[in-house]
Amino acid sequence: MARVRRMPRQARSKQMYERILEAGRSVLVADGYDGFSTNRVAAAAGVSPGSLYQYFPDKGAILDVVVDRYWNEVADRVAASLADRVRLTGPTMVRETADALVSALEADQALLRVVAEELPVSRILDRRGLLEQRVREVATAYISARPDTTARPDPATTAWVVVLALENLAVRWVLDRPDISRERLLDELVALVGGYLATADA
Amino acid sequence: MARVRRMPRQARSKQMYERILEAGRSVLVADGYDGFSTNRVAAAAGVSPGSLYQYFPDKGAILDVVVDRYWNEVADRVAASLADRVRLTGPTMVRETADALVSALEADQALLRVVAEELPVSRILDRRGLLEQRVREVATAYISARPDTTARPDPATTAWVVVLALENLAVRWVLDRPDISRERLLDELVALVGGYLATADA
Amino acid sequence: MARVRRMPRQARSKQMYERILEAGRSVLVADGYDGFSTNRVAAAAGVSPGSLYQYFPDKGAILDVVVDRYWNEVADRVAASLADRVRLTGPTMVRETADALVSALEADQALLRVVAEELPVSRILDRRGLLEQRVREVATAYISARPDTTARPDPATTAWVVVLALENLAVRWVLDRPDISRERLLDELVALVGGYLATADA
Amino acid sequence: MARVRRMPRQARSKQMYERILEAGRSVLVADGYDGFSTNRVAAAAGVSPGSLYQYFPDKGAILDVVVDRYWNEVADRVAASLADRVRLTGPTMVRETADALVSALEADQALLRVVAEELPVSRILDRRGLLEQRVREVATAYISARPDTTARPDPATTAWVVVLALENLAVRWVLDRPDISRERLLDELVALVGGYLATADA
DNA sequence: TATGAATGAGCATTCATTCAT
DNA sequence: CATGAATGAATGCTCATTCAT
Repeated sequence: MARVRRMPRQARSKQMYERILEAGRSVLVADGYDGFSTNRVAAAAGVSPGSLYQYFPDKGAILDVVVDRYWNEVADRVAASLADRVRLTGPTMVRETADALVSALEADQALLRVVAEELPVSRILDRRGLLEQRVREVATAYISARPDTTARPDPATTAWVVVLALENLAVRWVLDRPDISRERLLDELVALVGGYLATADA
Repeated sequence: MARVRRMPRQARSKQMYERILEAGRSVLVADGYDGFSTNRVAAAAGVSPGSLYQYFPDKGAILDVVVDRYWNEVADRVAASLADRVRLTGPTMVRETADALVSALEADQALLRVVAEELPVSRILDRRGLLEQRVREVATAYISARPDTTARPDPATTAWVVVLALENLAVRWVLDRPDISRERLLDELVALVGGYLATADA
Repeated sequence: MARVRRMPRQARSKQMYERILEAGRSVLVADGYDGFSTNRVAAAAGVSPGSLYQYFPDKGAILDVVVDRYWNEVADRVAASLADRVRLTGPTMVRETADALVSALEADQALLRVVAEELPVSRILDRRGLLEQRVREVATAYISARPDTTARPDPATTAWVVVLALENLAVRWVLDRPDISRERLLDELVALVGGYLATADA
Repeated sequence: MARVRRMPRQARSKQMYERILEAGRSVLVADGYDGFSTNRVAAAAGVSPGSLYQYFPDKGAILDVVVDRYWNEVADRVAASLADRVRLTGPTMVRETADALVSALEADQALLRVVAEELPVSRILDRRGLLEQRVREVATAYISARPDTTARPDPATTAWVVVLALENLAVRWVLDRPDISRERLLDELVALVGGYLATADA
C-alpha cells in the first residue's frame, strides 16, 4: 500500500506535459484506442493519475493533442515540400509531393495505423480535416494560379479530388503494403493526377 | 430469404441469430461504436445477454458480422452493376459503376457513417478489404481482358488504384457532402479514372 | 484480496435487495454519511459493486430507501399510537403519543443519530417532510374536529408548532440524553403542548 | 477583541487566517457542503492549497471555525437582546427574544441553510450546542431568579425545553417559510412558551 | 436451450494532503 | 512563510462475460 515514492525533480511543468503526451502516444500505439486509458497513460508516464489532470482537462484532450501533433507533423512536411516546389512543373511536383507524403506517413507507421485506422473518426475528423483543408487550400491556389495546368473546370473540386485521392492511396499503401513498389506507386500517382488534370469533360 | 415459418428448433436459432444481428445493427446506428454494448444489443433483441454467447463468441464477433454484411450489401450492388455493364465501353462503364457505388453508399448513410467513421478501423479493415478485393478482382479481370483499355502497365496495380480512389472519394462525398453536385462528382470520377487509364508512364 | 467466493443461492432478487439495504443501513451507522460509499456497501453486503446497480439506480437511491424506511417505521408506530388514542382526551393523548414517539426513536438510536444528525438535510428533507406532513395532517384533523380542544386560532399552524416541537424535543432527548428522566420529559411535553393549546392570544 | 493594527508578521498571519475563513464561508454558501473542498477554498482565498495547512490542521478545522463563528454571531445577537430585556416581564420578553432570534437567523439565510440543513450535523452539534448552552444558561438563570415566573418544577429542564423548542421552530420557520406570518409565528411562540411556563404538572 | 442475476476488473476523475523549493 | 506541483487512494459506476438454474 504505502507505495511511497519521491519523484522530485524530473517532473516539472513542461517536462510533465511532454512526458504525458509521449506516454499517451506510446499507449496509443501499444494498446490501441480501446486500451487508451488514463491509468495506463499515467503508468506509462511514470506519473500518478491525478497528475494528468493538471495538464489536461480530461482523457480526450490528451488524445486530441497526440493526434493533432501527428497530423501536424505530416502536414508540415508535406506543406514544406509543396512550398519548395512551387515552381516545378506539374508531373515533377506531383511526384515529389507524393513522395514527401509517403515519407511523412512512413515516419511513424505504428502511430499512423492507430490514428488512421483505429480512431473513431468522429474524434479526429475535425483534426484530420484541418490537414486536408490546409493542403486543399494550397492546391486550390496552385491550380487557380495556373489555369493552363488543368482541363478541369472547378479548382476547388479538383483540389478536393486530388488531395483525397493522394492521401488515401498513400495511407493505404503505407499501411497495407500491397505488392507495389514505391517507385511504381509514385508513377501511378503521377499518372492518376496528371491524367485527371489533363482530362476535359466529355 | 426463404420466409421462415414454424421450424421448431433450427428456426428458433436462426431467428435468434438474425434478431441479434438486426439489434446489433440498430444499436450501432443509434448509439454509435462507443454505445455498442452487449447489454444494449441484448435488450434491443429482446434477448438475455447470456443468449448472445450462444451465437457469438464475444461482442466483437457481432460487430464483425454486422459490418461484414454491410460491406457485402454494398459490394453486391456494385458488383451487380459491374456485371451488367461488362460490355459497356470505358467512360460509360466507369460512370455507371461510380453511380452504383454512390447509390449503394447512400442507401444506409446512418450505418455508413458509423461503419466508415466511427469504427476502430482495425475492426473493419479486413472486412472492408473483402469488398475491395472482390471489386478489385473484377476490375483486374476486366482490365486484363482489354489490354487496349489502358496505358497502365500492371492490371493489378491499376485496379488497386482505381478501386481505392473511387471508393474513398465516393464515401467521403456521401459522408462529408462537400459542395459538389452528384453529376459533378461523377464527371470528376470519370475524368480521374479515364485520365489515369489513358496515361502512360513518362 | 482474492476474496473469491461463490454465492450461488443466497442471493436472489428480494433477498439481494434486502441485503443491500441492510448493508447500507449498517454502513451508514458504522461509517457515517461521508463513509457511505458504494464499495463499502457492496463489501458489507458481501456482494460485488456491480450488483448494487441491479437493484438501485445509484448510490443516492440506496440511501433514500434506508432513510425512507427509517422514518416510515417511526411514522408507523406513532401513527398507530395516534389512531389507537383518537378518543382519549387531550393530556393523555399527548402523553401517550409522545411516549410512542420517544419509543420509536429509541428503537434504533444509532441510525437515528446518522439520519437525524449526519445526513445533509437536503437529502432527507422531502422524506422527513413526508413524515412530518403525515403527522401534521392527522394532528390538524384532530384539532379541527375538536375546536374546543384549543384556544389557538389556526389548526394548521397549531399542528405545525406542536409536531415540530414534539419531534425535535424527542429527537434531541434521545440523542443528547440530557439529565432529564423519561417521565420528566413526558411531563414537560404534556405541559408544553397542553399549555400551548390552552393559551389564547393576548 | 483588541483591534489589531500593524504588527508586521502577526498581522500577515492574521490576514491569511481571516482570508481563508472568509473564503471558506463563501465557498460553503456558494457550493454547499459537498462542494466545500480545500482547493476551492484556497482558490477563493487567492491562496495556495498548501498555505491552508499553515493555519488549519485540516479541512474540517476550517469548517468548524466557520460554523462556530456563525452560531456565535447568532448567539451574540440573541444574548444581547436577552440582556437588554432582563427586566421585561415574561410574555414581552419571550416575544422580543423570539423576534431577535428570528432576525438573527434571517440575517444570513444562505449560510443558515447550509449550516442547519446541509452539514452533517455531527460536525456542528457540539458547536450549535455551544449556542444552546449559552442561551440555556441565561435562560436557566433567568428562570431560577424568578421562581414565580413558572409553574414548572425544574429550571434547567424548563430552559432546555424552551430553548430547543424556540430555536427549532425559528430555524424551520426561516428555512421552510411555511404559510405563517411572522407576527403569527411570534404569537404562537409566546403562547407556546407562556402556556408551558404557566402549566403545572397534573 | 435460454436465462438473467451476479460478477469484478476496470474506468475516468477528484481532492485532502505533502513537501521540495 | 508561502508555494503549488504532485500525489495516490478512493470514488461512483459500467459492462463483457459466466454459470446455476
